[in-house]
Amino acid sequence: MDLTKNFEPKAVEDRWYKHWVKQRYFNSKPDGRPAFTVVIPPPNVTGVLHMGHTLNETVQDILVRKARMSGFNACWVPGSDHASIATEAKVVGMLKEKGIDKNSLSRAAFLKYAFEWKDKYGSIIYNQIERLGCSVDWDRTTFTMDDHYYKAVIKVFIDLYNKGLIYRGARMINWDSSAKTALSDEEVEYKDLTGKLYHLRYKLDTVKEAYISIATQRPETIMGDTAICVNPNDERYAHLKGAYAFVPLINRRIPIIFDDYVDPAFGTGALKVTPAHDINDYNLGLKHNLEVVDTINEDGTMSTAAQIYIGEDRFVARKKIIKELLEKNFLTREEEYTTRLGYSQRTGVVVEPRISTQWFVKMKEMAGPALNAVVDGNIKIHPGDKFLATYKYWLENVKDWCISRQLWWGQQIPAWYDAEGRMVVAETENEAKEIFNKQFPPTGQAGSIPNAQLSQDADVLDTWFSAWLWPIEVFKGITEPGNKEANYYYPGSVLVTGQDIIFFWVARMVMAGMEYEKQIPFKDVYFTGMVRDKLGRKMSKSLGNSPDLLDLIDKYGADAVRFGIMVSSPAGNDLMFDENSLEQGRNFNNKIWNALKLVKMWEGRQAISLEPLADSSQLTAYSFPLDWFSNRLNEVRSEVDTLMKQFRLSEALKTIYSLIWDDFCSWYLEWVKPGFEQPVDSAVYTKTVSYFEELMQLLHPYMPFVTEEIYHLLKEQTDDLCMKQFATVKAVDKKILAHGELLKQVITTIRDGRNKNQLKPKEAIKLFIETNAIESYNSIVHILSKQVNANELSFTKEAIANTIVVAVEKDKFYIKTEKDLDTSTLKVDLLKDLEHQKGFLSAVEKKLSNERFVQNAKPEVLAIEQKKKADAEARIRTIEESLSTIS
RNA sequence: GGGCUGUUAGCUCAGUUGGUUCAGAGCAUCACGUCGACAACGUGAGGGUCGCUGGUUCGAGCCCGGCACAGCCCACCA
Repeated sequence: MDLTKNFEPKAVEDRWYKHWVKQRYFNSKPDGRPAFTVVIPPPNVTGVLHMGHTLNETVQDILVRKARMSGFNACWVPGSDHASIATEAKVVGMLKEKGIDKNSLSRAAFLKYAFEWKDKYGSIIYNQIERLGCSVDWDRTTFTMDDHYYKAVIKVFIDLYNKGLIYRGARMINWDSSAKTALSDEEVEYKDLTGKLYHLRYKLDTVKEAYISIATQRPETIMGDTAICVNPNDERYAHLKGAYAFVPLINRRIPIIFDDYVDPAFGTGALKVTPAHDINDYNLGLKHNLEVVDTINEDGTMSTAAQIYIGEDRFVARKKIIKELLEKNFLTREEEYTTRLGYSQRTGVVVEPRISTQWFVKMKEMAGPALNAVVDGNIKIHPGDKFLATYKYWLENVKDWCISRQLWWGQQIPAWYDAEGRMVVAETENEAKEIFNKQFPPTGQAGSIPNAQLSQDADVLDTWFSAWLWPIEVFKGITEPGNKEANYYYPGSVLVTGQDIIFFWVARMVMAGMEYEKQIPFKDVYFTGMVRDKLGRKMSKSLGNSPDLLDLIDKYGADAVRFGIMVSSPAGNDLMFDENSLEQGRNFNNKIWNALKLVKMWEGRQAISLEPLADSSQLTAYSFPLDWFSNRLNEVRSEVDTLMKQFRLSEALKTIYSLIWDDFCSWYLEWVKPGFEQPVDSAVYTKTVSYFEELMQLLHPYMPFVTEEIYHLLKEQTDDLCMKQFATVKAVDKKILAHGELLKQVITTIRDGRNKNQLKPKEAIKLFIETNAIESYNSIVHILSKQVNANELSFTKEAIANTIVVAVEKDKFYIKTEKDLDTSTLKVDLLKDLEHQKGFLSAVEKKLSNERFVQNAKPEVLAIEQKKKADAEARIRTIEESLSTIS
């Protein structure tokens, strides 16, 4: 078989993914095995996967594949979120490009366009998930607006309404003037920026030419002022009790009111009160029974109530008003001021506080169980301490959740109104009528058809009001409560998601889970960090620093992408994404590929001998590396299991990487490698192939394609790697492992000695070993001489003159060569080492002569120190002897 | 304003209940090397007072206090 020079991922990826899907390996049905359930955090249906998703999906796939290979019935549910605001904004934009105004369309016509859009672009993310190699059960793909899902959302709304946990009311909410919808508190992102504070003077009605000055950042809202408020203890303003002021430009007469809320030290100590456009003013207004004048329209332009600049955008109006205020001598001062502004998470526009009638969920009652689930440790958060406090704080201080959105794309709120505004909540119009008739019986006029006209609430529900049911309804746990699948798969095993949606989603899923399933939705939550670019900046479209996933996969291969993103992402830490690490992944692929090529070369050259090996010296030569690697493999497998259980996936990957590259390729293969065109012992060959298979299995969850490919190239297989069950980890023999480490150290030390003396690799040496433990070398002399290119190897009891001397622990190695030796560098090294050893020895001696140490330290620590002392003394003797042979 | 986290090699980060020569890994750097797995590579090497400062301890990268710097989250001060 001809193998290509390097691993070529493209064809391999496509072939294996198709095969896995065809074999239905990723499809899950309830059975006798324990379930391992993961629900994907559904990406926005019209979005593309960014690097954050890539990290997320990779982590999930690793966990799912590992579970699938460890006796679990793994079920990973894919899907997407309708993302009401984001998607509607995109569809509106698309229509605009076609010259269609959303307002000119009926609701039904708009939704038709939206679904077309969804059908067209919704598959992009699925394709990316597939290319990445994710082992999701495609038969279970769920969309948050699927029929059953839609019903579930409506059912939950009605249920919570009937329980009194949902209410409708007029409140100050966050308004997105671009999407023209309300937002929840969580959908507002605050940014610090420098603004200006304008000092304006308002004419008073007390004395002629008397003014009161206020400070504001938003002069365009003065037309909505309905009072000026000062602190009752502020003597400067005490004389204004009962006085009135006039709003500049429009001359409305407003009262001066007194309230502790005002900080006399801030600004001028006087506050303009605009109940329609500021949450604090709104509260003041409620308290003091002030009029509310709403001067801004839902699209952010000035309303007729503003009287001036009607129809102009509020920020344009601001500039013009400032100019006019200045001209008319109302603006007395401007100062720089740092402030925080709220922006809409979805559309990026500045959020307006606005009073409007919306639907809310009462959160306090549901927060309790959700809080306990985590505090009691039923749900474990990884990394724990970092997010536990955040989660707790939010739930303890949770505010009601505004769930209505003035959009069409989403689940339409099942509330029905008659012409007089009387309302009922029901699933269908017919049901609504029935309930309505019971609740509001017809007045009794004969023949009147009662309440024929009911119209449904035009608004839809917040996307997260559907997303919070995700772990339940993907198994139809809401629409068909207690069904077999829900019982089997719920609760999920682990939720993998970004820390940025801990409130939006995680906390609310726990609430929904406790409310509807009476148990937690998942046992572990693994928070991935944020993916940043090399310079530490957040990846974003506007910066153009977010690479395209499919481009990366084309360039490096899916396995390399998975490797690159995992190798640098410890749990919960942000990761600096750098294409270098993808290159490292690609190189790793090639390294494994080349190891395969080496092993394949041996396939046809196996020794025919029926005996394990005819030559007994060779038997010992090969039995050591076989034995050693088998133990090393088991050691690492157990380490990896531990690390993965702790969700330390990045470290587990590094451990496997080092096992394959260093222990397997650099040491083991070199140790068992036959000479040029020499046959390989068939026992060695068989073992090597089997180790290779085990390595591929261990790596498979991280790099599924290359491992599956190599697994099949190694030999004819009757199964596929992705379904191969892990054997139990065997106990390891620590002595053999230590012996292996010693051998590595001896080889490295001798090679270093050769290098330092400019010996070329080709130049053979004669090696003399001075040791008290000859027996420990018996099984490794063959390897040793091969690895350091020694054509003679013998033991000695005394120093050999004119040689390079190096030492490992108490053993000394004399390197004899034909070449003239320049011992000066060697001497310098030895002297340096001697000094270090002496310093070390005195430190140990000091420790040992400290009575309190000897008294208090644990016996094993004491023993270690004594051994350190003995070793150091022996080492010093060795160095001194060596020095004497040199000079 | 409140809270949380971090600071270890040039860069990105490990360091598992305080105790082996414990100061590590990968990348980057330097020297040498193309006999049949691999130059996208091999063999070696050099890099750090563990942010600063006190304390606890026989013993601190690890525990405690203070400080400096960086980042994140929360909060209605015009």
